[in-house]
Amino acid sequence: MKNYPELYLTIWKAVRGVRKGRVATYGQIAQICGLRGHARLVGYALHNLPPNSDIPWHRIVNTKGMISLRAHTKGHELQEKLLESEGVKFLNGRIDLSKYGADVEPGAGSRKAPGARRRRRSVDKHK
DNA sequence: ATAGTGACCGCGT
DNA sequence: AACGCGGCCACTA
Repeated sequence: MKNYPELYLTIWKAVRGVRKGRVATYGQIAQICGLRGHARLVGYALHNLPPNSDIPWHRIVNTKGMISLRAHTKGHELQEKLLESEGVKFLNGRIDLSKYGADVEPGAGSRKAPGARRRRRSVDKHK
């Protein structure tokens, strides 16, 4: 058993905070870990999940409310199964985030939180 | 030390 | 509405 990077532990801990019957997005988890906007790292960490972890990794989906794992894979199938067993319903392969989204952030239910404007780092490449 | 990859996100066309 | 592209960070060869 190798030692896992601390960042992974941090992320996994955050994932553990997601209550049953709820789902969180990669972005949300990233934000909790202080990695605001860097959801990829969350995905990376989850990809390296230890096999016998108690981490509810299946409660993590992308911002569209869909399973990010490659379809036709065991993981994808398993995730959907686990979520349904927790009461999370899939509508056309999609989860209603405004309904099942974890309250990791105030106003997370609203897609556009007024004032909660995140840093716009988009440089005007226009010129 | 450099390069490549990844269970993503947001914006532009 | 759907598709494509770039960007950011950490980890592995």
